[in-house]
Amino acid sequence: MDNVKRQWIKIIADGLAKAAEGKGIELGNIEERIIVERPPRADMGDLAFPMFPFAKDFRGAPPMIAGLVAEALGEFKAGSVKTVGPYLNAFLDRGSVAADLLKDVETEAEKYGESELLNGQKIMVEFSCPNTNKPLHLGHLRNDAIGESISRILKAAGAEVKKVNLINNRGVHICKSMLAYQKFGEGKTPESSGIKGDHLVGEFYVKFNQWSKEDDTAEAQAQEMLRQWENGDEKVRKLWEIMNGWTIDGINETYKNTGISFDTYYYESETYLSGRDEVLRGLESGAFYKDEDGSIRLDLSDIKMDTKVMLRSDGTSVYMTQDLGTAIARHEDYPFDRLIYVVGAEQEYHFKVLFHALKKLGYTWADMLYHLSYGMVNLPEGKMKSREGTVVDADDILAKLTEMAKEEIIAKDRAEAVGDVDETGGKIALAALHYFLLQVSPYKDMIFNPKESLSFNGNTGPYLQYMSARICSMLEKYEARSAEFEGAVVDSSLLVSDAEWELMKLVSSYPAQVNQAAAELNPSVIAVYLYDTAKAFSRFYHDCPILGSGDKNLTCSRVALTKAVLQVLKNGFNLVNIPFLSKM
RNA sequence: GCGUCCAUAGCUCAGCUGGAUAGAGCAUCGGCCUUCUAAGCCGAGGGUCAGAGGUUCGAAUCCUCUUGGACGUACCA
Repeated sequence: MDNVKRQWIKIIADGLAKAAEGKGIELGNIEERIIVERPPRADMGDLAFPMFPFAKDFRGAPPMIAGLVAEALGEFKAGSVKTVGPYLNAFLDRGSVAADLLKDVETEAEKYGESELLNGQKIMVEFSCPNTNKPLHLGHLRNDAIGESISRILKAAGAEVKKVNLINNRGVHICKSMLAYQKFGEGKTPESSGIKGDHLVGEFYVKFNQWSKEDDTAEAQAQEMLRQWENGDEKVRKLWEIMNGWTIDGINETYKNTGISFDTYYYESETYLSGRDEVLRGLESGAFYKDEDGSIRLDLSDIKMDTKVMLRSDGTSVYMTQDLGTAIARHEDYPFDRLIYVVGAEQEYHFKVLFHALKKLGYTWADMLYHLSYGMVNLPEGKMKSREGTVVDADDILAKLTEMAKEEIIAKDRAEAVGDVDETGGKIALAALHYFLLQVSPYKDMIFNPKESLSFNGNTGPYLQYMSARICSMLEKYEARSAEFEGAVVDSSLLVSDAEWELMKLVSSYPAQVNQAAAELNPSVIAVYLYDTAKAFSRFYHDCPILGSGDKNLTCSRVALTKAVLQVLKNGFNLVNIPFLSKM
C-alpha cells in the first residue's frame, strides 16, 4: 500500500505540474508539498489530496485547482480521480491492488506486518517488577500487559528485544511480612495451608499492618529486622529465602497463566550493593556531595529541582541506589540502544533523577533510557486502597473471568465443540483482560468497573476471538467440501464490492499500524485496529455468502480474502497477547 | 506553593504528524436466527470535544489563560 501511495503522489504531482505550467506558475518541489489523507467516507474515494496548500501559488480557490489538476491528468491506468470541493480524491484499481495484497499476506504469513523499522536495534524492556511481600494486583496486570505487548511490537518492528524483570525482594516492606510470619505464622506453608505462596505471604503483610496498629514497636522491629538482614543474620536470611521463594513461585504461576515471560530476572538483593559502590565513586568524582546531615546527595539545581538522597546517612541504600546499580549492570550485560522502563506515572520524578544521576556519573548511554510512564487503574469509587481492601487481586480477577467464560460456553451449548472447557475459558478470560487493559492509551488513567468491564460482548477481546473462531469454522467447512470447489481459482477482480474493498484496505494497513505502535510505544494502536478489522469482517461475513456464493471462483476468492483477514487477526492477537482460538 | 499529566455521548474509551458531516462499545428503544457459531448483524435517540482567547484558508488536535481532577515534590518503593 505504501508503494501505491507513493505512486499516487507522483501522479498528482504530475497533474499539478502540468496545471501550473499552463498558467506559467513555478511550484518548486511538488511531491514534498503533497498531503495524502483518507477520505471520511469510503464512497468518496481511497486517497484524498487536499489542494489548500497550493491556493497561494495558483492565486485561486482550492476547488478550482482540483478541477485543473483533474483535467490535466485526463485518463490513466492506476485508477481514477474525482474532485470533491477542495479535494482531489483518488479511486484505486481495486482488482490489481487486491491481487498484490492477497499474494503478499499469503507468502509472508505470520511475518506479515513485520518491518525493518528498528533493524539492528537492541532494546531492553523492563516491566512488572513485583515486590515479594504480596501477590500481583490489577495495576501489575496493566504493567505486564503493556510491557509484554510493547516487547512483541518492537520485535515485530525489527528490534532485538530483551525482556527483563527486577524483583524487589529487599527492604522494610519485605521484613514486615516476615516478622508477622514469625509472630503469627505457626509454621504454615503453601503446602500445609493449600494457599498459593504469594497470597500466603500477602496475608502476613496485611497481618503486620493490623498488628502495628496495636503495637507501636512493630515498625521499629521491622527496621531492626532489615538491619539483621543487611548484616547477613543467618536466621533472618533463611526465612527470607523461604518466603521469597513462596512469593516468587506464586507470581511466576500468575505470569504463566497470563502468557507473560522474561529473558532475564534481576534481584534487588543482588544489585543494591553495586549501586552503593557506584554512589561512593560518584562522591569521589564530585558527581555527588556529602550533605551536612551525613547523607550522600545529588544536586539537581541545574535541572531546576532540589536535591536527592543517593545513600542514607547510616550508609544503607535507598530505591535510587539500587536502580543505579541495576542500570549499570544491565548495560554491561546487554549493551542496549534503548532501555525502556515500563513503570507507573507516579515515578516520573524518580526516573528523571535516575537518568540525570547516570549522566553525572559519566555514562553516555543515559540518553538511551526511557521511562514509559503509564496511568493508574482506578475503581469507580476512586483509587484502589490496600488498607480498605479494595485492591483487585490479579489471580482473583483471572479466576472470575475464567469462571464467567466457562459459564458462557456451557450456556451457549458449546462445551462439546470446544473440547477443553477449562482451557478455552482461560483463554477467553485472557482476551477479555488484555484487550480491556490495552485498548486504552498507556499514559492515561483508566477506570475498571468490575460489573461492566467483565463483558464478553461488543468491543472486547472475546469478540475478536469469536470472529477468528467463526472464520476457522467456515474454513474447515470449505476444506471438507473441497470437491465442490475443484478447479476454482482466486480472481481478485471479483473482490471489488465495498465490503470487500474495505477489508482489503484494512488488511493492507496492518504493517503501518505495527510501525506506528512501535514508534509510539502504544499497544492500543493494535487493539483498536483489530477491533476495526474484526468489525469490518463481521459485516462482510453477514452480507456476503462465502461457501454459498453460487460461483466457485467467487467462493474461492472470498476464502482467500478471509484467510488474509484471519492471518492479520492472528498476527495482531499475538502482539497484544490475546490467545487465538479456532473454536469457541 | 511549585512541577508533570488528564478533561470527547448517561458510563467506558478511540480519534494518525491540524483537514470534509467528531466515532465505537455499554446502557435505552426498535428490527434480524428454515442460510458459513445470535459472544453476531442492522437501525434510532444521545455531543457547546471543560470554559475563554489566540495561531491558521481550516482546530477535539498546536499556543496562552481559567476551572475541575490525578500524580509527584521522603534518608518509602
